[in-house]
Amino acid sequence: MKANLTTREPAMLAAWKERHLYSEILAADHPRGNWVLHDGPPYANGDIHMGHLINKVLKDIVVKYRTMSGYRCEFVPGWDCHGLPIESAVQKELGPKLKTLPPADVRQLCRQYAMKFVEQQARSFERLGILADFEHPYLTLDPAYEAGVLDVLAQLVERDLVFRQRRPVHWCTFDQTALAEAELEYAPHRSKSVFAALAVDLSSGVWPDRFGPRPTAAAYLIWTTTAWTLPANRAVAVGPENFYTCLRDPEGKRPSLIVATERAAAIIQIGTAENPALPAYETTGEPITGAELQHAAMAYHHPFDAPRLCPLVGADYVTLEDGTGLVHTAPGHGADDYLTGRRYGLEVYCPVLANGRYDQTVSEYLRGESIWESGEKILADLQARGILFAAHEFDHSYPHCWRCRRAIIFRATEQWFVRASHSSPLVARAKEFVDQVQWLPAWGKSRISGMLDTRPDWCISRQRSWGVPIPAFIDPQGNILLSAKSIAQVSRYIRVHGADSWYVDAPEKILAADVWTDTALTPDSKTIDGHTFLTCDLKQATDILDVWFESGASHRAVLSGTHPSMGYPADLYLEGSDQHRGWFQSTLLEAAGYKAAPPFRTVLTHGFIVDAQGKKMSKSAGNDIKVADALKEHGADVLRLWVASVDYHNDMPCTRELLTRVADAYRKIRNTFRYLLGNLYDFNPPRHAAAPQACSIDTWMLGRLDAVRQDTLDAYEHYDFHRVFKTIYEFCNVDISSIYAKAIKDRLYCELPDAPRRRSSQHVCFRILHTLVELAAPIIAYTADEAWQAMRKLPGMEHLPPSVHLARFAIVPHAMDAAALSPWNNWMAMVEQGNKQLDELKRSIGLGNALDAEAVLIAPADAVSQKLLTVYGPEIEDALGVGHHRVEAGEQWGVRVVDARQLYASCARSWKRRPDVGSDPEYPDLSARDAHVIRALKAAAAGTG
RNA sequence: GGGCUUGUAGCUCAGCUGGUUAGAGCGCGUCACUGAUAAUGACGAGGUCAAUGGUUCGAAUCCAUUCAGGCCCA
Repeated sequence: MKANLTTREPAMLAAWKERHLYSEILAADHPRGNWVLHDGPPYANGDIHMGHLINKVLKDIVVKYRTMSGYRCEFVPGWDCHGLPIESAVQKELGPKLKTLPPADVRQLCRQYAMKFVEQQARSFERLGILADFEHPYLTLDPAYEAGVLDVLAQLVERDLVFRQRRPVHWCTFDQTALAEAELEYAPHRSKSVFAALAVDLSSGVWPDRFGPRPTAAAYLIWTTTAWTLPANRAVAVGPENFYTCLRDPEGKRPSLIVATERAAAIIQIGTAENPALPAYETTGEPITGAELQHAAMAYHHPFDAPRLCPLVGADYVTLEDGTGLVHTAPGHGADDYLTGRRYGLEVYCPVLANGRYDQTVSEYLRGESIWESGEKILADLQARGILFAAHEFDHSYPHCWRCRRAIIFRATEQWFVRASHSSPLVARAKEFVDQVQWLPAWGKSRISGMLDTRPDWCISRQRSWGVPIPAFIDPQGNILLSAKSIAQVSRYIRVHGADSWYVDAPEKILAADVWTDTALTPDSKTIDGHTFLTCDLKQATDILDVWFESGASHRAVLSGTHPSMGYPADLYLEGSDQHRGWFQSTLLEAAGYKAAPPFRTVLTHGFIVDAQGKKMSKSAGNDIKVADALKEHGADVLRLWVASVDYHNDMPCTRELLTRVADAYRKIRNTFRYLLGNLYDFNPPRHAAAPQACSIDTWMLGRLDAVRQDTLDAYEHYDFHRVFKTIYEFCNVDISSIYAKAIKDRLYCELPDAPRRRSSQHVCFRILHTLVELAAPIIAYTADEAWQAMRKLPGMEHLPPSVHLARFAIVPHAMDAAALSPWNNWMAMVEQGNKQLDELKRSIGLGNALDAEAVLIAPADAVSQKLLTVYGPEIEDALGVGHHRVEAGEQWGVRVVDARQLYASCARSWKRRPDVGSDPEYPDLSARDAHVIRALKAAAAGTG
């Protein structure tokens, strides 16, 4: 059976589009009201990969299921269109021309670039059978969306949740911008690890007695992997609860070293390795705690600015895994350092410019020098001044810019922040929201809670041009205007003119006023109320918003903005589990700023794709599977079935072999549809509908069908799609193919067309088909619809909706009568027993055809058991596929299969060996039943002819 | 290094609050059928439940450690 999905699916897709199926679905009745999935926007860059595929297919399955359950589900796809990757790509294309273009022109090119990929990705998603409003997606570059983003910002500013501050942020010196945590990639990096001995000022503080006599010189030994931050050093941090030891040079020539006790042995070794000629350092005195060391309050001389004395401070993040237990602290170059600096009132000193070069405040030889190239000079300098203790190459994981892949630094700059650290009311509200949301899997809750507990303030500004501007104005004195009122005005303006207008229109036009009286932020970070700005004096600031802020505003910009018919909140957000850090959190924080209810009721996450070894799939590892290739080889429905076949809550395995296996499963299901349809060629469902007899295998089959429907719908309801797959697939393999199809062969082929037991089985085939096609439709969207079209062509079936995706799951309230089904447990065991015996006969005496065998069914001798077996006997005969059966009394239930070739003649029509073959003199080669059938057929033919 | 998380037959998955020889479907092997036929059926072989240690009369199931993965962060 060849599915030919590669050509069939595009044709079906064309038909769907032709009739505007998506709109048609929304226009139909929806007895259960709205149900809202809010699509998270993928980035409008590049071809879709397997990750996109999983995500969108899962969403599509949910939406199709909900739709068929009677809900109205708009599926509005979105795209994240702003941000660095697109801007970088455009810059790359432009090359040197970039500098000659005004920002508005660059933005125009970025827009074109983004739209190209929106279009491309939309077509790819469509091809996957995803039914969504691809003609009207939401785009973060849409003016209405941009205005919605600013509305959220205005709400946060209104509540004093936005502030400006100089502090270290992740900084890419190549792209010259701050980066969000979500924009970082950790990758292996080789750094110089440096041990530096910072000279203690022995005239300050008190030398701890327990270290032994005061030496003539001592030093705090620190360890760092970023030697270039040493000029910005402002303190050395110790762990208050760690123990510290004084190491001494036995000859007393070198300064004593203060290090963590736990690290002492390792450091002595390093010292010896560096200077094998000199005697090893020795431990003297007793250890003291970090707290005691702090208490001693001995300052030290700054490594690059000796007259400057810096303090020893305490910090709880000091570890003893490596290094010295004393941590070089540069508040301008590290997050922990910054916080420690705040606690001890240290200067946030950052001598590094945006381009990664030192400014004029450092030692002369470093000025203008790139921090990436200054290593050797710094080491040589430290060496010359006796500060360098040791230096080694050091391989570790280090953050890199997600775009240019270069290592990033921490650098203190003026940035806008949202108050989102642990003490913020925003986080408190966000955590209340977390409690009100259903997290699937449940651990998502602890994951996001943990993140909210430990997160820093949110740096929302970026020094780029492709994004939504932070609409701050600056007057000639450096006062900044950014208030809820002014943002609201800019939002109104941008909604009409687009964000590009920020870069070209005059402030007086944007603000629509000559004078603007409002709160002002002064250059020294003070707030003054009632400041009067002359709008003609103002200039627009150039920072844009973090793209995560933009997408985090989608609940506002889309649900209660561009698509008000969807409504707030969403019923479901469904994304990869990485979005606990990303979209879920940004959405939660923004909504917490001004909403009373959480933006989503349920958050469902999926894992990531891994290969056969469980390793992550990536282009660089070479184990990736391209969507386009897989689509070409297998078709969309096979890929959709793959998505449904694995447990997406965890990592999802995807290999060529697995796809081949799924393709097998697909063919089995498709073939089952075809087989069932094939049995219905002369069937008129309404006219021939026939309730099966209680003893018929049809009744058993309907019971199974009922159970399968319940299990499947329950699995859908719980988003357990692999359970849906498994239930349907096993139903096809076992119940239909192995049991039922075999059992009804004889009645289908040999009975009179209108014989009740034949029509009854056809009726059951029709019901199986109808149910199965509907149940499978959310997953194998194309194939199910194709089968549906064939069903509609059956007589009397014109009333079916024109597409299965317009159908509703039938509501069948009652389960089958269990009593009618219970004997079948017994019979199935008999069939299994019989099959083994048939196999044995096949091997021992070469009995190839079960129709040449007779089943002797054995029941206890009591009247009830005998009667039961007599009633069900013909059905068991069919289930075994043997030619004949007879009932015997015995000790217990059982079956004996015997070779019937010497017992009975074979019927030429049904191939069954039966005692009544030849009983009709007119048809000596037929069994009684077949003789009767042939006579009736002839009579009918004569009657009509 | 930290938070969350995963590890049951070749593959995808079941195994509830610990209790008989650990299950299913597929795949694989052998055979049959040729009236579901670029199909179908039957039978069969596959697992020391990642490893180690512990709790228990008894553990795939509870605890600890280790190993190998995944997401996020340092």
